[in-house]
Amino acid sequence: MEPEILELERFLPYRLYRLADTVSREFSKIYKERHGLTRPEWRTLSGLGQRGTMTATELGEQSAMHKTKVSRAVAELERRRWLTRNPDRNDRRIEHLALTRAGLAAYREMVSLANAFERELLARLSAEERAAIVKGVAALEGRLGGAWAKY
Amino acid sequence: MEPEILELERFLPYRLYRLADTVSREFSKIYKERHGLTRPEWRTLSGLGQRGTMTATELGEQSAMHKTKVSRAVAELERRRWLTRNPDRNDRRIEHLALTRAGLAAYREMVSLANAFERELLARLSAEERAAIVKGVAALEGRLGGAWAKY
DNA sequence: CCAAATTTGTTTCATTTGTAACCATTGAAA
DNA sequence: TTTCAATGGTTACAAATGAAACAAATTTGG
Repeated sequence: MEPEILELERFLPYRLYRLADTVSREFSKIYKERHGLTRPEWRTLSGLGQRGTMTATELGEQSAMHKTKVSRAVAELERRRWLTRNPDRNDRRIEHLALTRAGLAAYREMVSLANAFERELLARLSAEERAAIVKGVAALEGRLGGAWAKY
Repeated sequence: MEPEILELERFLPYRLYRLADTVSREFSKIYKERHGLTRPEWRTLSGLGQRGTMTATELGEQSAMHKTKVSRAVAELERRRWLTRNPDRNDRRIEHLALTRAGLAAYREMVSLANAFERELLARLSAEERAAIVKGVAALEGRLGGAWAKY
């Protein structure tokens, strides 16, 4: 028999969203205050720093961003001279994106801030709680995979 | 010693955000297709259905929404005649919001769809995985609480 | 009692977002 | 080949968002 009401505070989609939103806003203060980056710009910086070189489509796949977000973030980082576009030899639709020296410097700085942020976040939890969140998130990711190339 | 790179796919803030975003988008299809609701409108409907009556400020606290979102969602639900505003006897700044019969009907329908959605989401996980996600989310919520009345 | 500060909620404006249309190029089919 | 569909990426437009200014009512502190 169906319950008549729904407790928003116990509804997993809501709880997940609120949690992610809070954590993400907290973290965004760091790259916003330090470098004036938006979230798509941070993800672009992060993706290229990690992988070295990617096309816009690959960036979108890696960081779960809509292609218009990628396009705009890339344009802005290029304007800052934090990345360069290199043509593909065989396919002129494609550009290989890579960080410049300045982009890489910003990336390295952000990496240590990001790691510190995550460490401090997890430090608030007990060992079992840390294990639980990681296991639970991984499990859901596994069952949703594929859903997030779409958008 | 600090790692030089950061793997976005393992970075908890990113993973949480992507997961929540995917789940939320999936769920939003339901209220969007069924009733043409936005997320703030859904949360408003849900909050009032659950609690019966609330002021705009209380709604914002319960559902973690910015006051401008609340204001707009309430205006739209009022336009649909899904809720009514009732003046407060002692404080004329306040209005007590409540669902109309039509609003309540929509709410009841949404409750069963929401419950089904959550059930199906959790059904993809093993019992331990379900326990893990719930425990992990609750733990983080507990350590972040208070952070989300702000915005 | 009165002025200043606070609270509640709305509105304005600039920014961010996403859908859809678009251009250029490439690949596939005839 | 020549066409037609698919792909990579940008742009234009409309909708959603949030910060800040605002009006109205209430509370607080002389």
